[in-house]
This record gives sequence, structure tokens and C-alpha cells, in this order.
Amino acid sequence: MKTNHTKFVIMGILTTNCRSGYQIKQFIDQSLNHFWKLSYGQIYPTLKQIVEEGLATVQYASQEDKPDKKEYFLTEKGKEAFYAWLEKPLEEIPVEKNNVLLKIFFSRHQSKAKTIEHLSYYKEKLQERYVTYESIEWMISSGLSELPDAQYWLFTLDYGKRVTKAAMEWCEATANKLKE
Amino acid sequence: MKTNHTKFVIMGILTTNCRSGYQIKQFIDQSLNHFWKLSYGQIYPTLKQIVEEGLATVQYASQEDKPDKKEYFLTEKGKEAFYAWLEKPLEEIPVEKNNVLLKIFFSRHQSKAKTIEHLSYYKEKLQERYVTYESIEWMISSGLSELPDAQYWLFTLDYGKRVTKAAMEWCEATANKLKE
DNA sequence: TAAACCATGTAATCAGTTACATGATTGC
DNA sequence: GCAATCATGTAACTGATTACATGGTTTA
Repeated sequence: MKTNHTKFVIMGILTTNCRSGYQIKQFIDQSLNHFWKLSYGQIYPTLKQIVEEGLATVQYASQEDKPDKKEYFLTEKGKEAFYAWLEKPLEEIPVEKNNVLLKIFFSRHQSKAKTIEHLSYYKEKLQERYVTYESIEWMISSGLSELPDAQYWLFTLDYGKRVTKAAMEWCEATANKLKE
Repeated sequence: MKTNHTKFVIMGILTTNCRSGYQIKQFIDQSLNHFWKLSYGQIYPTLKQIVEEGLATVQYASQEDKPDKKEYFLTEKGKEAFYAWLEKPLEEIPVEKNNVLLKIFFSRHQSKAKTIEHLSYYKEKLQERYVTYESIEWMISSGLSELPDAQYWLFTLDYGKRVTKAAMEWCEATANKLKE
């Protein structure tokens, strides 16, 4: 039932102009980082697999100022597979694994001061995250790079901001309840 | 760096009055389900390990109306280890792996109608989740069972509700932007 | 007697991270 | 010559799910 999305994420990134494993990693770290991560240990073997399945082709590209690299291009079959994945109904919707809530859940066994400390740390981290989203948002919407995907990328950032803001407000509200 | 929380979740549940592997599973499915999951394949081996490390003891309990079971009790050492984990600073805060955002991110390659369809499906699922939270909240705060942890459990539900609501609003707003 | 639930466990598999290994190129 | 960055890859390990295996008890 549960589909592994790794292959499709990589194929999706190939539809932007990222073509090598190294570039894909950079792209993910900069853009998808708030809702998806991939390591080299996944990227390179998956690229290999994608080629084996005839979903992409490789070309060796020599660069003047940098080491050589491999460039991957989706085949027609690859594009079709990607579109099919995209349109496929969602079924499983995500469940966040939240270690902060885990500790809050059991916080009866701890001083209120300590719990408030955890909450304020969490809020701080969320605040940093929020600022990051804002700066990425600003970069995209400044339109310097004329991105065809811009609108959709902004949607995901908007999601990140809304959810992060809600979480921050919860931190605040919960800490206040504990201070009463 | 990254600590595995599985052991501590189970130890935490042992501080409530869940004592067997089966009960622990039930407890998680009912209470922690919105931010933590565990399978039997984790629970039973971990319980074994907890005993081996001297963090808990086992007792065989025969029941009249049900099959026999094993009951686990935290030792002093176990309690101390649990409290230490609880108070330990958070460091890594969670990053949600969100397959819905993944599809939205690449939705340039798809009709707006299809994207709106995904959004409305997601919203529907979030709505169901929200209702579930409300019903659990109601159960806890009705106070029928006089739970010592009640306050903290309600905090985590409040988090779930706030974040889910924010996500639902995003679905609505994003679908509207696409309809313009 | 079959279905539903209570109860415990293991083995195979899958997904993902981390550490390791290698090497080119550039700029200080 | 060294650090930083670009670039590709693998092997070992960890975490977690799933499928399988077993069997007791209750109720319809």
C-alpha cells in the first residue's frame, strides 16, 4: 500500500534544471528541507535505479572549472511515470513524529519550570524556522530567477509559515497556562 | 547525537497503569497516535531490552477471563533514567515528512483541477483528524477517570488541534488562489 | 465452531542515516 | 601545501514495518 516517494522526488527535481546527484542534494537542502530530506546514500543509488528502469538517461559532462559530473535527463517513460505519481490520489496523509510533544505528554513527572524551559526552547527554534521560510519566500517572490514553479513553491512555504506560527502560539499559550 | 526515544516512550507509558506489551500498543494507538507510533515489532523486543538493562522487572499475571500476560514495572534505576531523559534538553526539533506538500511542490506539471482535488482530499482528512482530537479531548476532560496526567495530555491535543486547523485553513486558502 | 479479541513474540524486509573512501578543482 | 568546494559512490548500521507464527478466552 505505502508507496516509496524517494524515486519520484528525485524525478521531480530533474524536471527543474538540477541534473546531477550533487545538485539534487543541494536543491533539497535549500528548498524541500522543511518537508522532505534525502541523503547521498539515497540519491546516488536511486539515480542508478532510475536509469536501470529506463526512466532517465545519463550523460557525462566535463566542466572547465569544476570536476566532471553526470547529468540525468528524464525519458518520456520517466515523465509519464512522474505525472502518474503526481496525479495518484494521496491516501496516507502524514503523521508528524514529534519528540517535543512526547516530553510534554509525560511532563507530570517534571517541574513546571523545566517544562516551560522546553517550551521556550522549542518556540525559539520555531521562530528561527519561521525566519528561514520568510527569507526563502522573499528570494522566490523577488522573481530574480523567473521560476516556472514559483507559485507552487510559495504555497509550500505558506504552509510552513502557517503551521509554524500555530505551533509557536501553542508554546506561548501552554507556557502561560503552566505559569498560572 | 540523535537519541532513540523508543525505550523512553515505553518507559513513560509504564508510569501510567499500562503494564503489558499489548496494553502499551493499545495505549499508543489511542493516545499518542497523533505524534508517535510504535509497532509490536518494536514494543516486545524493547521491553525485553529494558528488563535486561535493569530498568524494569517482569511479573507473570494470570487473568481469569483473558489469556495470561506479562506485567512490567519500572525499577528505581528505570525511573531515574526516565526522568533524566525527560529533563534532557531537546536539541533536534521535528521536521515533518509531508507527502502532500511534496505533490503540491511539483504541481506545475498537473492541472489546477487535480491539485485542487488533492487539497480538498487533504482538508477532508485533516477535518476527520480534528474531530478525533476533539473527541479524545472531551473524554479526558470529562474527568471520568481522574487522570493525573490529564493536563499534559490536553496540551498535546491542543497542539494537534491548532496545527491541524492551520493546515486546514491553508488548504482552503490555497485552493482559492488556484481558482482565481 | 467461527469470529473477535487478548496476548506474545520473531524473521524478513525496507528505508534511511552515517561513516568511509576517493578524487578533481580552485583560491589562499 | 591546505582548506573549501565540487563530485560520486558504497558498506555498515539503525530504525521501523510487515508478515508470519502461535495460542488462550469469550461470545454469538
